[in-house]
Amino acid sequence: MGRGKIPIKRIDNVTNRQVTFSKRRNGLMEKARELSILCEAEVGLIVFSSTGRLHELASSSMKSTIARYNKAKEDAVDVQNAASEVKYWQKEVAGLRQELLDMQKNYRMLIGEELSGLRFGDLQAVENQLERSLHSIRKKKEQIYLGEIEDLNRQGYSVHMENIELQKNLFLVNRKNMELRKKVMLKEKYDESNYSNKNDREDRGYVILHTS
Amino acid sequence: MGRGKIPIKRIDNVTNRQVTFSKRRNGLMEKARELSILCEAEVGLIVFSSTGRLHELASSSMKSTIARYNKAKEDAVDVQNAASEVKYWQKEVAGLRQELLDMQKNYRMLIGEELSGLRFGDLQAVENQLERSLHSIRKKKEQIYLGEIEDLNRQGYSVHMENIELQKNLFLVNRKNMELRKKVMLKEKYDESNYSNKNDREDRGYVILHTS
DNA sequence: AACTATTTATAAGA
DNA sequence: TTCTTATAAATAGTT
Repeated sequence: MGRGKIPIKRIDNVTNRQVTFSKRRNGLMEKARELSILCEAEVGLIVFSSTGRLHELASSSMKSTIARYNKAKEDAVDVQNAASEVKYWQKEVAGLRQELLDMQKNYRMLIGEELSGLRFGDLQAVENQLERSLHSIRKKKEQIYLGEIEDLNRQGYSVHMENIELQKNLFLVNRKNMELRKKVMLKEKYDESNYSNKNDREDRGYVILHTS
Repeated sequence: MGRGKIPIKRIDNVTNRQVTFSKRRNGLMEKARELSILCEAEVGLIVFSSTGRLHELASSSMKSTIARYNKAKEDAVDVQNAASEVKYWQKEVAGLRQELLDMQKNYRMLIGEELSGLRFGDLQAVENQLERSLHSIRKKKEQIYLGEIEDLNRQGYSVHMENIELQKNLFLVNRKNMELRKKVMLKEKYDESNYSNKNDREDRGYVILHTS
């Protein structure tokens, strides 16, 4: 129910998962509350989020509901004695150990260890998985790279603008320079024609501009 | 939701109440199951009907969920408190659960899920791992990206050098400018003292340089 | 946090 | 009961 249907499997996107958790947890608790009221049921609901936060709802009190639950279970199967409890936890440990071993085996396969004993098809599957993995990692990395390039472009632009400004100044100063030289020449001419004064004639060189 | 809306209060009609209980209990349990799967939550749900029948749902096991609940509540005073052996195994289970979660996280990272939150260095490490595993020729695109960044850096450098060259020229032209102005002034002084010639006096402004 | 287009749950009827 | 169906409610994707 929503804009689209989603399959009932772990939501990969973390943000999405958290938002959905929040929404559905509220919905679930509301439903539990309604059930207890509408039908006079005793309801106890415990939810641990994937981040480990506890949320609970109890129509009466969680403690008494759990007590009633334990009693009901006790009546059903006499399982609560110490020995069987230890057995229970031992079984739990054994199960988890097995799960962990399987997981480790998968992991090693994926990082290229323990490939012996695999058939061609299995190897192909592992290879495909690795390729998919690389794809998503590259995409992520590409995003970071693109950001970096954008930064450099921005920097380059500001140096370019400074450059243009300098060229402008250079042009202005150069023009001033020309005007002054003209003035100097005119005066020299005037001086020459009137007094044949031959002083200060050397310093008329001008700078050749490098503007690329 | 239904043919009509009903107020959230005890349903008086017994038959009706039982039917509704049955329907809504199923719905609630389904929702609880979905939440646990979609959001990787640990869910425990206990429901006693008004006739005293027990219904339960637990994503892992009710016992461990209640244990976790008690621990979270720090209500460690319980039946669970009995033997230290039980405690030992519980600790073992908690440790293994954590190990399994870490392993799963690593695994997901390696298969390209849950990359958000990783820094560049982490991604590089994962990618290197994948590359070693796969021996693939993936470097091409990366090199193109790196080349692009290097190009930009090089371009930035050459523009920078050009900038320096322009500043140098500017300095030279400016110096020439000063010298010429000095010369003009000297001549004017000379002219003044000899002829009181007041012409061409206006154009003595100079350019203020912007060199940032 | 709101908004809505859809999907889902369910109240009443068969 | 269980199935059907009209309607209410929940919620996925979007802003």
